[in-house]
Amino acid sequence: MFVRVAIQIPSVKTFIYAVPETFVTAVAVGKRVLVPFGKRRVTGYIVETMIEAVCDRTVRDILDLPDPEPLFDKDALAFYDWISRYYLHPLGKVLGELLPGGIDVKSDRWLRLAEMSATTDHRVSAGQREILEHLACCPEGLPLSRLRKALGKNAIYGDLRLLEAAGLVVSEERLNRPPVRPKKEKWVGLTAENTFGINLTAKQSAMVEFIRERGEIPVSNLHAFFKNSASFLRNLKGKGVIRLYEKEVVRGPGSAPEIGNRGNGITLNEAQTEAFGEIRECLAAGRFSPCLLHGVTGSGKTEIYLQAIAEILRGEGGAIYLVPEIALTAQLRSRICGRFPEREIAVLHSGISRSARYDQWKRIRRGEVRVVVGARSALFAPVENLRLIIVDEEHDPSYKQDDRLRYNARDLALVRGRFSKATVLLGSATPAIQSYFHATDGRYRYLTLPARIDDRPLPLVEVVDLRTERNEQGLTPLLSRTLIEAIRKTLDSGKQTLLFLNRRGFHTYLFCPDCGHAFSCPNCDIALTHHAAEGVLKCHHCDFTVKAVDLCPACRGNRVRSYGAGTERIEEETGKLFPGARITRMDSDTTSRKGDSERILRGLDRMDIDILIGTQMITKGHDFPEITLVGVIAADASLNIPDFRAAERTFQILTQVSGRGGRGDQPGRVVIQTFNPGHYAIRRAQEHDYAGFYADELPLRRQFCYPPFSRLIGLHFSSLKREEGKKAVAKIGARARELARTLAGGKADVIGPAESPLARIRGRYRWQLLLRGKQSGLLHLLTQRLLEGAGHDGLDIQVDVDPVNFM
DNA sequence: AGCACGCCGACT
DNA sequence: GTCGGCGTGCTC
Repeated sequence: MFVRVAIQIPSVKTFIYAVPETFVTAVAVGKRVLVPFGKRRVTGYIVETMIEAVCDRTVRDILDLPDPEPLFDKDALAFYDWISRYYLHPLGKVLGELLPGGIDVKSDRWLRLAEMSATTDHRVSAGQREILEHLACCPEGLPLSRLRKALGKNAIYGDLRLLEAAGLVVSEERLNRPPVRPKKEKWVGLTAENTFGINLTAKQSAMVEFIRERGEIPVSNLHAFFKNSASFLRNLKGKGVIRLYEKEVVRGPGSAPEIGNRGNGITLNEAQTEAFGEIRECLAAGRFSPCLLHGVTGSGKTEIYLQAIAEILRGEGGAIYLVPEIALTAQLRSRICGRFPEREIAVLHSGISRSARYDQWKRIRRGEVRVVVGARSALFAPVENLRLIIVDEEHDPSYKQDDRLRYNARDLALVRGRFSKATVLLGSATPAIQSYFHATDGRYRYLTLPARIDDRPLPLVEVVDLRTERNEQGLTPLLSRTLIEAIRKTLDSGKQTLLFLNRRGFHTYLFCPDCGHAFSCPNCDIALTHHAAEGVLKCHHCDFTVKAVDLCPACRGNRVRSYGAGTERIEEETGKLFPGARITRMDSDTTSRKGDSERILRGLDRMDIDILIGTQMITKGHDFPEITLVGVIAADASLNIPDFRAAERTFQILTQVSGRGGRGDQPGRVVIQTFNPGHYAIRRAQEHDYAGFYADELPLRRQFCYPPFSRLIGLHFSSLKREEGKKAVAKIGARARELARTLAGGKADVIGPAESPLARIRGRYRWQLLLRGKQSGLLHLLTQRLLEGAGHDGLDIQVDVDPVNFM
């Protein structure tokens, strides 16, 4: 018997191994195997079992089979394989990325001194002596990696070989323990119905009674009630009254916080009822049914999701509910757990520990939970008989993973839905252009919630033209008179204000008004952000930090000052204008630790905050009825990023942030400051007019042949050497054009290559190139051919299918 | 990804 | 001349 094994290496190859007699009954697709691989031993995943080997070379035996149950089944494998081919990412790496991390066993080379090494009459070099001295300190030996680190970057392989040949050093393979193992807990139970005829002391009897009352319990529960319980248990066990055993503990994500949990009425309004009716139809049909649920902010989409989940829980099968990011999961969990029994729900997101994630995975795999809630990676949870996938805020760019496997969970939800014959519910107030396009061409069922709950009005949006706005010094102010006046009114009426800053491409920087000198990061070629509180300039890509200076290094001028607006600047400015107000900032600086954002949101909920200032993260669907004013400091910021979706992103951000206002019974007010009041993205957002925005945007997409009228594959290049890299990239660009002509016959074209907007990150120069075409298969073929010929000269190439981020 | 093999510059 | 740099190629 033989198995085909996928191994986590950057190669599309799979490897065939022979199965010794002892493992034949246990091998199965989806189990991990320990295999010899070159000189090491590694863990791979079985992707096929076969009777005959279709391989003429020497086939080695598998060494171990650690899993009692497979981690995935054949259907899941088909999905993983689809992902591997679509995103041009090796299957072994896909599995390594998507299966719960940290359960792999790897082997390391360990070194130790040979027993007889006391005889030092060998002539050894200084380098060799250094190795021997290091090893002498550790009789147990050292892993090669640690030895290499301890010695710096010395070339040790040569010296090691000589030392081994001389018999002074022994090298051997040792398996690492997997970093995550099931957590065990000691439990105690009674072995006999009664204790007649067994001599027990009074205290022993008391303990037996205690256990009998509660049934089986964890030993740790006894410590609180009985002193010295360990020795009691030993005695009782000796008398055969109790049994001690180990039970696996399921690590959960911790208790759910109570934030913004004012559940809406459970009765659906007319539009909700109609949409939900269609969803029920889809669920009943048991076919792949993609739906776009388009509902304005505050129209009650979440209630529909919850009722759809309830529908699943009443019957058979499972559901996955995806939300954009952590800040939202906490709030959502409190809402979900208030509705469904906690044991029915598993929560998966990057904020929970690896071990908890591994335990949750097993709970789901065993069928103990049927509903999974989480950020993008939750899509891969091994839910049996998956009938419903919900993608909330489906337009959100955080569904796209931008490193390693560059997948988009929104797109893959549709793929998984097709594999599982499930209903896929994409929900948004501002659908991605692409999703709305598919709803209009009939690929998705279109469900709409046109009005807010209880017909609350949408907030009134005012646009302030910053071009004509001047303060006493004749400069453009951070906060316009209109916005200041609005904040004052809101404070006076005891309501809350949200000030939103689109930080992207818009941050505080230090500059010299005399000569124009600005401070930028020596590694990343981007402006350094001024952190006034710490008195430093910081690079937000490589964390380079330098003290802020008063003198301009270029012209020795002494008027260097801070310019632009960061959340800190706005906090300072707002504090000066409204000295009595309670102001809090919510951005990546104030939410770096776990629980920070929850604490801030709780403060908002309890009315401990009058004004909340924040970046993108405050636009995500939090529901706070006392927020009646939303101020957008600079709407233009996101219009000026080098991205064909800039207008779409701006419209979405403005609409989402406006939707934060007026969720209670008070009407909301929104003030948008901009240098570009005539832009369609801003105007349509002001009018709450999605259809109008779509009608403006779509012709532009068609004209410039961008998605949804084409498909894109991006290639990201980076190199330590600027000139060599540039040349190599140019060569690939030329070859890409050549292939587009010959292979694709002009049905694909090439954009670039060009320097990336962030031209240097962590010391690497960066370029990008886009392949564009109408047929995705052709683009894939072109990309594969292009990479075959790319003999890397220190050039790192990454493939990005359906790219989202162009920075 | 590791790890080994193989071909060019600065030292004994 | 050699030692050791890291470019290229393979692992069932």
